[in-house]
Amino acid sequence: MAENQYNPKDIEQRVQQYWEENNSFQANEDVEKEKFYCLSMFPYPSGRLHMGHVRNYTIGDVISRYQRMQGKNVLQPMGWDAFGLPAENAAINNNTAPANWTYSNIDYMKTQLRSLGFGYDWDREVTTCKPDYYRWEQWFFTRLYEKGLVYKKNSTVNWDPVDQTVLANEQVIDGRGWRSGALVEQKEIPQWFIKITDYAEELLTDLEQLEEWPDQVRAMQANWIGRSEGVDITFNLGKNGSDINELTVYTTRPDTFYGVTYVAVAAQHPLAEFAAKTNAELATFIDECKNTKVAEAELATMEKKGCDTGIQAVHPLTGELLPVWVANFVLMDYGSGAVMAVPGHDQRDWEFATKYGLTIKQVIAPNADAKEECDLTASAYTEKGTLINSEKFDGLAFDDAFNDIATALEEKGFGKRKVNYRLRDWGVSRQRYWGSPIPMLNLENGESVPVPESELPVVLPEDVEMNGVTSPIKADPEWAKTTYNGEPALRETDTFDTFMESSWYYARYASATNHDAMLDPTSSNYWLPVDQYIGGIEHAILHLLYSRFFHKLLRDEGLVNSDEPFKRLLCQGMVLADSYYREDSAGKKTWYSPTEVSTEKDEKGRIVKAWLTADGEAVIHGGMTKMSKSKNNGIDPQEVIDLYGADTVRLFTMFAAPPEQTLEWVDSGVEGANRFLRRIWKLVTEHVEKGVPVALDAKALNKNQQALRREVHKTIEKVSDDLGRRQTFNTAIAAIMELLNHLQKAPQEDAQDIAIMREAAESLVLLLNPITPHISHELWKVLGQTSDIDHAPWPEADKAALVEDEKLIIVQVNGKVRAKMTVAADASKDAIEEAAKAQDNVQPFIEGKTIRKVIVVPGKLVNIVAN
RNA sequence: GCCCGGGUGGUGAAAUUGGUAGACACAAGGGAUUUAAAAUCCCUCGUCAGUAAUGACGUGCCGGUUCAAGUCCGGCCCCGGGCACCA
Repeated sequence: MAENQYNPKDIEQRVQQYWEENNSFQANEDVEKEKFYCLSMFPYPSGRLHMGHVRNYTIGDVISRYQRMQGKNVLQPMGWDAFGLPAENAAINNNTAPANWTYSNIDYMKTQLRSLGFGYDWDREVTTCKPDYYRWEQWFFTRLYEKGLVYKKNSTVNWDPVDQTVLANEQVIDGRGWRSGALVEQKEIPQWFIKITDYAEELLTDLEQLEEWPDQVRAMQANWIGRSEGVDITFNLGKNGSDINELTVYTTRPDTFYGVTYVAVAAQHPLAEFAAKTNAELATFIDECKNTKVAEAELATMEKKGCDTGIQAVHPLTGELLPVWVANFVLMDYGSGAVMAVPGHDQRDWEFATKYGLTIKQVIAPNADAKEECDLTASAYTEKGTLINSEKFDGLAFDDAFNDIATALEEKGFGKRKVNYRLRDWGVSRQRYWGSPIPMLNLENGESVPVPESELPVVLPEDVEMNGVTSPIKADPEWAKTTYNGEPALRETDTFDTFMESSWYYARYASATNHDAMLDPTSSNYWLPVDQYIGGIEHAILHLLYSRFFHKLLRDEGLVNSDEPFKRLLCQGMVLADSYYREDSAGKKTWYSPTEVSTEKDEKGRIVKAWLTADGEAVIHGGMTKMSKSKNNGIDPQEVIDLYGADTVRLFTMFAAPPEQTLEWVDSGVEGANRFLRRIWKLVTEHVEKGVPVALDAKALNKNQQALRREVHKTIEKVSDDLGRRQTFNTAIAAIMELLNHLQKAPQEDAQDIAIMREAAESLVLLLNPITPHISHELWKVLGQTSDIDHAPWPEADKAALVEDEKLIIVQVNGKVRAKMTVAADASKDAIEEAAKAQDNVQPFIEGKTIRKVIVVPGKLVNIVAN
């Protein structure tokens, strides 16, 4: 039955068929068995799989198969994050409906996933754009509303004044709408929010529980939540004619309070708008402030500008009058929309004050003795230090100054200590079509109420025409019309942020076929939490934070019984590829796929010349960037699969780089992975031709045979550790390759040689099974095994075979390697030291010198320090 | 700008807890086999010097700690990810 040639196409088709016929990956609750829930982030059905998907899902499949061989009851599901902006764009471009486009993409991508041999339980497939999924999300949102966790408030969006539509940040290019080219404006519209800030403290402290998450991700989340301790301070305003007579600001540096020389408010602040009525210059400035995109990076990097309102605020402790400015870097959506400014001790305030000639006052000195002035003409002094020029608080250090000033403010009724979070509530309203309708009704009296449970789900019509500007459910006046308690009412036409769907899908898999409830607690409690979650590092903050939040919401609703959704997290690095573009006279970039581009490289491998293969004209190399639609630099895995087979693609993807690291996709190397599989095939099939071996007799082996067998068991030990604990799949594969190199050179003369080879071949096939399951499945049968390799027990290293009686020791003189020697494994420190000194190449380096010290690291190294 | 990563041969990388820098591959060069090619097998492969043994140098840059630093500390440069409406 063994063929001589490795024929992946044939094998892979056959093995995949076997899995399907046997429902090999169907997961059922079994309380007798330890469960393992392995989840990869589900894809957005963009059309075809890209390399990032292949990398992500191969990692997940390797871990799943490894855990199954550890005897666990493994659940590995798959689904589709199917709502989103690209479907609307594709629908417009291709003259179809977003639903059509999405469903046909899903069909195609599902075929691709199957052809890669991923072991999913397809019975649990989840598609977020289907009503049987989003209906539960709508239901849950109405539950949150009842609990007071949902509210409506005005919030800023990017507004395209020509198309009269809200734009996503992605749709704003250099401050202009991507279709109309109009200057984008900020606009305030009412939107729905979920109170994630109510859970800020828990989301922060529970990070400590997540011991199997990368520290990097925990740090990013902690910084994002941004807990700080400070004081809310109220400034009274002088008579200004408006009905606003005070401003509240938050500061984490009350110690600098005597250094406040002005107060700044956001451009959209009511006080600013009031002052602008009688101040043309200010009105113009406020207008200008509207022409920025709603993004933090934008705010932080733009030129800091401001304008005086002419209104003054009273310093609560000194009574001094301070000017109130409007500043473009103050956010209306965050905090109170006002900040106090201490230009002497805050760099941004310093720059602003310097620019506009505002007072800069020093109130902090580096230490108590030297009350020397810092040079505040060059920059602000931002360190914590000792107070000066602060009346009775002079001489205090940070902690005391913080406390005493906070207390003084509290006693006078101008301040309140407050724990603040950088985290803002989650705005879930989107003004786009292709998303789950928000299940709220707007009544004629202006009130909003949730859609009654009996009327859920609010179904999104799928058979629509896209005009490219307005959402079809907004364009159709009939769609929104309904009644509530017999009174006319209008449905909310905004849809949910797609992060809503991806925040709980992991839980739905456990109850995917249940049509009576969002989650069945019995199933949830068996499968959850997810034991291993795998996905891109780009999701390290938002998606993971929202999911953690949602899990706590589900817990508080009694639907799950754990605090955190994902026990262990692996963040795979990006897959990068070269990007190429041309720029037209208007500066518009057109991106070309790397597959359409030819390049010339210098001897260092740098691209020196690039041109479009089709027309021979030059293109600009945009560097290695994340594979993305927008840069058109995705590499289609399908071609590689067709050429070499799924096992080769899986092997190469796992071998090319460690999982957390960015992977620069270069086509070379795939051939090598295929060559390795052909060598394995040859080794096993040729070995089998030698017939059934005798039983292995470990005690009868000669030295070389023992050494070879030690390699086999060392490899088992290393691969197990690499796949299980370290998750460094690249080094696991390197170890297997190393073993193959040894085995190919091993003699096949006596019966024990062949017995060792049999043990080695079986081990190799088992070790490779998680990574290359098709060839392993086939070779397992070639080796005469009748069991199903997918459930075969993982090989265990024989401790006795690992014992070495000799060790290689490195000999250094003054930290430089001078010799290598072999000593008995049980040699004493003294014996090792003596042997080291006696080495031929060591003598010349210690001759005539005094030995100051000898460091012996047993089993490893000797360092002789001499001068 | 802020937060988080990364930088090691021609290339992808390895070095797990401070202990041999470059495992395992790719590419390249040389050779065997072949009518020829593919495939396969063998050899060389960080830089410089040397036939070699070996020596000096070498992990983005500058400095430090240590018997010993790719790994730890301080300062810098460059690249990537995220920044709340891309997913």
